[in-house]
Amino acid sequence: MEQYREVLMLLRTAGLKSTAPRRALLAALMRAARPLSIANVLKELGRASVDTVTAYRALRAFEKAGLVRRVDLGHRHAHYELVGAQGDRHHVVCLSCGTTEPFEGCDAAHLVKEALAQVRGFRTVTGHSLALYGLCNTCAVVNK
Amino acid sequence: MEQYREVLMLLRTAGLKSTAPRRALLAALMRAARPLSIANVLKELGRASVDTVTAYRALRAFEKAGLVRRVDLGHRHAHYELVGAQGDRHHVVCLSCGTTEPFEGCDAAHLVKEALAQVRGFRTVTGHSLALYGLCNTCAVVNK
DNA sequence: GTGAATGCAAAAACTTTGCATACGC
DNA sequence: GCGTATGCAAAGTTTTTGCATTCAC
Repeated sequence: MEQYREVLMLLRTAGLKSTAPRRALLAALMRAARPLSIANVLKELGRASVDTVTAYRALRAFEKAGLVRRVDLGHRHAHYELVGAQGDRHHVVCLSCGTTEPFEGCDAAHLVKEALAQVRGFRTVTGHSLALYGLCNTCAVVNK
Repeated sequence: MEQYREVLMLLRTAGLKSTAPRRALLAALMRAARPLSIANVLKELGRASVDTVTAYRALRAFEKAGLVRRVDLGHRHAHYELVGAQGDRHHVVCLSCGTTEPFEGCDAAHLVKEALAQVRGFRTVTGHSLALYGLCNTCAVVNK
């Protein structure tokens, strides 16, 4: 149990209770290092089975605490990924097979400035989401 | 019926059959000039009632034909907006009341270039989605 | 001990599928 | 007339809610 301390630390720092399901969920996200759907998180747990409802509630709590980030990949369900040391992280999504790959640097500050100059009803922007869609190299070949 | 000709033209150009439900759906999106959820589209129809299933199928067909665009506003259901003459259009979304306001110009070309330089598994990017989240001026006041 | 987290059951919300009928081209 | 679009019913997914029990602090 090497991850144990790391995961526990994360929860402590975020001011969240450390429970077995939460530790398992966080550990799974940590191992994955890419956005996982709730269903996938549960699948990645292995022996430590966690109720679906608990996963929904825990991930929402994590999100509110800033531990994880909800990313929208254009599928019709949420994906979550750990918020790491890295800055803004976004994804390229394959429209054919769903594969994703992360990239960084979207110049959010500039984007927000630009947007706020155009809209009248907003002055506060606290977050953003971005995804690029295309074909991964494998699917690009298959689809000729 | 002034919109009739305009809507019909859109459908013709897209190579889609012109039917009453489709014309009504398109007209609603046109009047709204902002992203609508399926439920909202149906509500906006007025007397011309359309079955939910038909709306789903029609909007998907419109999307494939490039007439409308699916936008992700972080709610847990899809929103659609008409693809107009304008270029890339994105939205600022209020996290409190859900109000949205559009803005343009996200320098997609630059973004894509940046991303492709970082990922190994992709060479083709065909689209993207972007949303900014914050508090609209009204909610910013209420939330003190 | 106390309040929050969990799990189960059930429901709500959103979306898709199958099939017979109606309608645009 | 042919083939697609529609509407209804039904089912499939994803997410939320209620409540009694368990557990972290």
